Amino acid sequence: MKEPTFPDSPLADLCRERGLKLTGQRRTIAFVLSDSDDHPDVEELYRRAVEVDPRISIATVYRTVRLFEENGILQRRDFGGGRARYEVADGDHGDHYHLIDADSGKVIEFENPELDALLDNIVREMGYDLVTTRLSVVGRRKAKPR
Amino acid sequence: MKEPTFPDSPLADLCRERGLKLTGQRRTIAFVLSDSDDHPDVEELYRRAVEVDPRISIATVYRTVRLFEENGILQRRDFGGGRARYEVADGDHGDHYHLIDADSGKVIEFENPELDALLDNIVREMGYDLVTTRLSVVGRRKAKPR
DNA sequence: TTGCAAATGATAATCTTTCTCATTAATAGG
DNA sequence: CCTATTAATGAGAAAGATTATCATTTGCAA
Ligand SMILES: [Mn+2]
Ligand SMILES: [Mn+2]
Ligand SMILES: [Zn+2]
Ligand SMILES: [Zn+2]
Repeated sequence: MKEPTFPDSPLADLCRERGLKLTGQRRTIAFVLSDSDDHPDVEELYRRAVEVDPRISIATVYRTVRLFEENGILQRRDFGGGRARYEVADGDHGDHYHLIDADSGKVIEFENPELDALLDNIVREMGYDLVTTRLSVVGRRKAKPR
Repeated sequence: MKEPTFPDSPLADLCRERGLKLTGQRRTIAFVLSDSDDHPDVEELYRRAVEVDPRISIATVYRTVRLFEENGILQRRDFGGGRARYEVADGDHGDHYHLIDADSGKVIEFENPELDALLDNIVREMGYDLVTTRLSVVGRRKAKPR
């Protein structure tokens, strides 16, 4: 196989650590994901991956995001619109949440430890341990008061 | 048209109030929804509707939940699993949220004014007005300590 | 370097939801 | 009550996203 023109990404290393076979396609997709700081869907990932290495099919992108998600490497997000979107799982800093601009669709990330704690408490008081929080808020930019 | 064997439901009245044409099928679907206290998907609504009146097609159920949602009569929910689920919009009491049992899939509703207020504040401080909150938490029942 | 299990590419199948269009029914006005 | 108008419905086709199939290729352990 032809050698890639890019270095192994942090995600590629993670892939190896989990004992997943590191194919050329997976290395490419891992690179593209590490290089992204937004929330691409599969079509968009496919576009970015093909730029790096054309020997890739969309079926493999679907398979790979699923594999990475099952292994805790990726997080799947649902912002409505019918397609799943993906981002690298935050290993280090805590969960973050998403505010979606109602008019532009722009996704704005935020963290809030108070919210983390409150959700944890609510769920605990109901007799459960919190496994996953799925939260996104839609907002409309305020007219600046003058 | 044959007369229905059930009285007009609160949702049927709402339908009329909004100036929507009150067809037999809509009356049936409104009745079934008013009669439900869970979060059925379209297939399940269709099953329940057919029991009440077999002159109904699944296409009409899809059309009707969309219409009702656009008119603020129904709320669409996404608990994962690929199909939308629906419940009557709470006119009176505030928003509620959903805890999903990770093992059984059971949906448990809860309200929390502190959470309402916190989300509102977070969004406002980011310069937005809160439009919609999409929140569900997945939890696993705690082993009872002894 | 080889062998083999696992991954890939191409495309078919699946699943949910929406659309199309001929037929039917609700409602306003007489 | 009757009729006309217009919207709603039923059946099935179509669309859009994701998963499955299967022949071929490839990573990697021996
Ligand atoms: Mn969804
Ligand atoms: Mn409380
Ligand atoms: Zn994010
Ligand atoms: Zn609910």
